[in-house]
Amino acid sequence: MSQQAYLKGLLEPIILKLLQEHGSLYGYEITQMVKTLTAGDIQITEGALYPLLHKLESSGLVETDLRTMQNRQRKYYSLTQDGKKATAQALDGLQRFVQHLQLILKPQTA
Amino acid sequence: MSQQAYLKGLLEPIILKLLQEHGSLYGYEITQMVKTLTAGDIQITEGALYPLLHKLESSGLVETDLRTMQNRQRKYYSLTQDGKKATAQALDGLQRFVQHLQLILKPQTA
DNA sequence: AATTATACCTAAGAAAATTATGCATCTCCC
DNA sequence: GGGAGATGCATAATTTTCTTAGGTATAATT
Repeated sequence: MSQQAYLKGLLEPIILKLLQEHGSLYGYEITQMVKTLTAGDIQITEGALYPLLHKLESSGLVETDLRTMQNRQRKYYSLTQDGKKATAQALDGLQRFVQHLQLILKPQTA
Repeated sequence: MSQQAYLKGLLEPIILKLLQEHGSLYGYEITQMVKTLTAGDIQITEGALYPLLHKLESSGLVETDLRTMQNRQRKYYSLTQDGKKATAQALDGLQRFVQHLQLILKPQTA
């Protein structure tokens, strides 16, 4: 079982968290950021990332603005007001989930 | 986003861990154990559990024996030798993954 | 006697990823 | 000047994995 398998379902809160933390990011930047943070262990594929970003945009949680830097077009994503609320909730839920997970993964007495 | 969504991909290592910890368990017992451990927050549905147990059995990671207790038939699952090795590896990987996840979820300087 | 809990199972569908592409620009190196 | 690799976006077919919704049967509770 690869590390990747565990990522299922967690991509969305991870992206929201990164946007919360950094203000605005573009897609490719997100993939590189996660890769760097996890020493290459976790890799967000573009085939998963872009459709998810589009979904978040169409549901109003993020908004985009296009910027051109040295002839490179980048689409920057940032949280909307709705997105900020949703992110806070999602991260609360995820933290609870991780605590439960740790509980299961620790040696048990029960 | 429900807590359940985060479970994707994690069911298998969780089951392996519980079997490692408890020796042998039957299906229904696993669902109740997780429910209790997480105060009802995480719920393993039978539609996900049984097919997964069957997959683990057919791939040789677990083996079963049927026992009848007060007219109740239970199918107990336990790790094979292969299963024990696979479990150790899976849990190593999962621990690494969770650490990476925590890294992403904590406030960042970079 | 009916409901809930225990205990197993499968099938259709949905969700969310992987894998495999495609396009375009820029930088580095030979 | 030409190729390789990085940057940057995107979509489509397929696969994996789960949810939802059923089905069967026995035991305990009300």
